Amino acid sequence: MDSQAQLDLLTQGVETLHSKPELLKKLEEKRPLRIKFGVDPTSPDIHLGHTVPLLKLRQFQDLGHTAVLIIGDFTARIGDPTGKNSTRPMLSAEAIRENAKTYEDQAFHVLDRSKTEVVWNGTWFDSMTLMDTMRLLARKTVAQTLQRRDFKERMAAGQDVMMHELQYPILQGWDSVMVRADVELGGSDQLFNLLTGRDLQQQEKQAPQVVMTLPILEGTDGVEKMSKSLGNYIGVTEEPGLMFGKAMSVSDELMARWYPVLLGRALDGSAHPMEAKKQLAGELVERFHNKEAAVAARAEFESKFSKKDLSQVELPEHQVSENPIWIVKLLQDIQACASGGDARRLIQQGGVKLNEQKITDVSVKLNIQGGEILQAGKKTFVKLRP
RNA sequence: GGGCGGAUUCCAGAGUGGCCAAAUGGGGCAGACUGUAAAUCUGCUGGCUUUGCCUUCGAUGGUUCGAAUCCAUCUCCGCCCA
Repeated sequence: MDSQAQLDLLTQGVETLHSKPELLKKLEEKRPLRIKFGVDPTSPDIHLGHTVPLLKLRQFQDLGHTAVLIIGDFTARIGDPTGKNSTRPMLSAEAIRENAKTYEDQAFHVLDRSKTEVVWNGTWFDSMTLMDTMRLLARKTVAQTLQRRDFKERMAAGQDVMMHELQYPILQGWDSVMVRADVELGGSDQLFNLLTGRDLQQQEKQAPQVVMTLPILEGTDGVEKMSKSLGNYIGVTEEPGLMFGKAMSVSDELMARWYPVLLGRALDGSAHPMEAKKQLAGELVERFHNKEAAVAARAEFESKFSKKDLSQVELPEHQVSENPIWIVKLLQDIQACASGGDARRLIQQGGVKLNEQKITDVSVKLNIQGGEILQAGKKTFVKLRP
């Protein structure tokens, strides 16, 4: 593919790019470029939001370029202040190692392993002396660092900004020097850190990296950014059925905004919203699992929720702990309800059905023959065994 | 170092001696409806052997017939001044 065509493809869905001419020039060198992407292994599971830059990285790989995945084992111990209104806790070395491993496994759902270099930044940071550190810190002024919006906002709000957090952008920038990055990708909240990398590279007489930021993905609630702690995420290792269902639960508006970011194309306005959403959900399942799983997840979703026909669906089985069993206990046993009160509530609100028959009596004891289907709420279905 | 303010149920945030398992909003769950686990409307949202009982309002101890509310000590947090 010629350079111009590559450029067009690579700049799709990108939020900011510094700069387009520089990227074109690098592409014209006709060599595999080194595309850096850094992650802090602070949270073990990756979700769709993380995959947005990973997908771009994959695009680069498919064009023959090399992904340089930086595992920020050192920087994770500091905690990137980005997007946080408070100081992050520092993590222990073991926790980081575990998280990093999980992260790698999950990232290769998207990345091409054969074209990926994985580098841990402890490799160069762990051995630095205080003197080395001071020299590094001497490269940026306080005023430059304080320009960053997070810092400014936090200080304006009278919140703490710890000294070590201030150094974070330099460390991330130094990674770029160490791996001789041609391009660095990141979420749009990473812009400052990425630009710091350019500065440092120039000081080191390297060609400055091209900086590319990608939009931050909104979570399933359509309000906050996708994050595990907010519970509005879709994890890349989630079961096909769950993944499909979560995608189906987003609002029509959010779906339209997700389309270009996740699928690389605009939503076709003439399509039926539900159909379009099933399409989206199916493609996501296919991406992180496979085609068959996507087809199955869709079929299952349709019979469960559209046709309400459970005969074709494979349901988890549950062996009752006693027989006959009190309905309230059973609901807790299958983890549909957190407590007895919760179970009573669900029953009273008409959310519990046995073989399509609504259960209204809170005190009923069920005699299980085997094969009965218990439905608790909209989403939980279980086949019972005596 | 000095001065002041705060800690309430998942979150935010009312409540300043009994009417408090604790307002309101958010979130979550459920029902109706539907085009879907969208949207909209309604209800529920500490635990239990549930017409009643038990445990909760930073921690501990105290005052009182009775405390989330008053007192003492402690822990943590925020703001202002240096």
